[in-house]
Amino acid sequence: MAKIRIVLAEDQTMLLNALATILDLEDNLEVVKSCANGKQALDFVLTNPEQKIDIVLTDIEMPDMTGLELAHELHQQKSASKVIILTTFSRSGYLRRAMDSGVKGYLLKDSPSQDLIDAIVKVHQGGRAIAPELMVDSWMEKDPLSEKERHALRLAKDGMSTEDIAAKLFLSAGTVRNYLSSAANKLNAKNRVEAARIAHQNGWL
Amino acid sequence: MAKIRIVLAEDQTMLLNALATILDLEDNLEVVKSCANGKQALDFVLTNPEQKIDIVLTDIEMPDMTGLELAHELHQQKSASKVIILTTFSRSGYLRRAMDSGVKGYLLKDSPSQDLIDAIVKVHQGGRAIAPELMVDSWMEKDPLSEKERHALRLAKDGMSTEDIAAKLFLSAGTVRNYLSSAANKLNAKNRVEAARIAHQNGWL
DNA sequence: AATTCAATGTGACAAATGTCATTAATCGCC
DNA sequence: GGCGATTAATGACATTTGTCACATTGAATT
Repeated sequence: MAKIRIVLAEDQTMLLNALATILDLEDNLEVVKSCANGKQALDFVLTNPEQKIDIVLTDIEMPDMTGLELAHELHQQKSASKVIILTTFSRSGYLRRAMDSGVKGYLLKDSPSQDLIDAIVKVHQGGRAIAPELMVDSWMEKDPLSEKERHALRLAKDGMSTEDIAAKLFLSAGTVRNYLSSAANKLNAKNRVEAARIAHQNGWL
Repeated sequence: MAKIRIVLAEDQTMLLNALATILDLEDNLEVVKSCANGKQALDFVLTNPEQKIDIVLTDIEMPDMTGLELAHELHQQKSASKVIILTTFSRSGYLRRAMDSGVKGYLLKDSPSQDLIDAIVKVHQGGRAIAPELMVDSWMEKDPLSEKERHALRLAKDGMSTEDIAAKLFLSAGTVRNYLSSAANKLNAKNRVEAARIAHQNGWL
C-alpha cells in the first residue's frame, strides 16, 4: 500500500527535524518535505500537484505565513491535501479559525507523539482529530473585537503610547483611546494592558 | 565503548518523545529517562547515583521546576552530570544564569537536531557548546533591576493596577509607583508596559 | 550615641489614560 | 433624495500613571 505523503511546516528547526525523523520511521508514512514556514509549504503543495500530498502538518505561529493562513489558502484553492494543525496554544480563537478553514486535525504539542501518528492516519482515512482538551472548555464565545480594536490592542500590548498608536494607524489619538476603551469594555478588562492579555490568550490578536 | 547516558527534561510531550527517539537512534547515545519538568529530573539524578547520568538535557521554562533551577541545584550538589540547556529563548539573562550554574551547553530549538547530537558528544568529552547566536549580541549588560522592581514589573505586565500590585506586595501605592518608575528609567522605557516587555525579553523576570 | 544607608512612604504636580456624550462624514440601500 | 449604520473625531471630565523632591523608619556601623 502507498505511504501517506506528508509535508511539514514548523519554524523550530529542532522539532521539525525530530518530527521528520520519527514520522519517517513509521512504515506507512513518508515525509516528502520539511518547511520552516507556511509560505514554503504552500508553494510546494500548489506548484507540485503531481506530488499528491495527502497531509500538511503545520504549526501556527511562524514567520512569513502562519499555519492558519496556510490552511486558509489551501482551502481557498480547493487543494486535496488535508491540514493538521500542531501547536502549543489551546486558544479558542485559533481553533475556530482553523475549523473555518476546513482543517481536519488540531493537536497540541503537549500530547505524546503517538497521538500525532494516530491522528495522521485517522485524518487520511477521512476522519477528524481534535485534541480533547479543546473540545472541553474553549469552544465558547467568539472574538468580539473589531479590526480597529484588534490593531490598536496589538500595538498597545508592547507598551506604545496612545499617540504612537494613533500615528501608526493614521487615526487621531482620541479615536484610538475610544477603540481601546471599548475593547477593554468588551473584554471586561480594567485597562488596555489587561485587555491585550485576554485577547492574546484567546487567540484574537 | 559505553554509551553516553542522558536524562531529558522537557514539558512539551511531543518534543520530549521526538527527542528521545532521535537521540536513541544514535548508537553512542542512550536516553535513560524522560521527564516532564525539572523536579522529576533532579529527583531521578540525585536518588539514582548508580545510574551515572552523563548528560542532563533540559528546557528552561517548565512547570514545577525550571531548567535553570535544575541546573543550579545539580551544581550545588556537586553532581557529576553535565547540564545542557535547550530552549526557544536567546535571552541574555538566561544565558548568564545558566553559566553561573555551571551549565556546559546552551542550544536553541531553532538549530538543527544534528547540532544537539554534536553538542552532547562535545560536552561529554569535557567541552562546551554554546549556540553562536548567543555569543554574538547578548552577552552584554546584566540585570539592572532590584528584587522589588522585578516583582512589581512582573505584576504590571499582566495589566494589574498600581493599587492591586501594592496590595499584593504589601507596599503602599506610592512606593510601587516609585519602583515602576525607576525600573522604566533603568530600562529606558517610556512606561511600565514597555519596561516589562524589555525585562521579559532579556530574561529578567 | 551618632552616623550612615537602604527601604519605604508621602505629597505635589504633570502627563497619559479611561469614559462618555455628541458631532461629522461616508457609504449602502430602499 | 432620505435613512440607518459605520467609522472617525472632539471635548470634557475623572482616574491612573509618571516624576521628583523630600520625609520616616529601622538596621548596621562606627
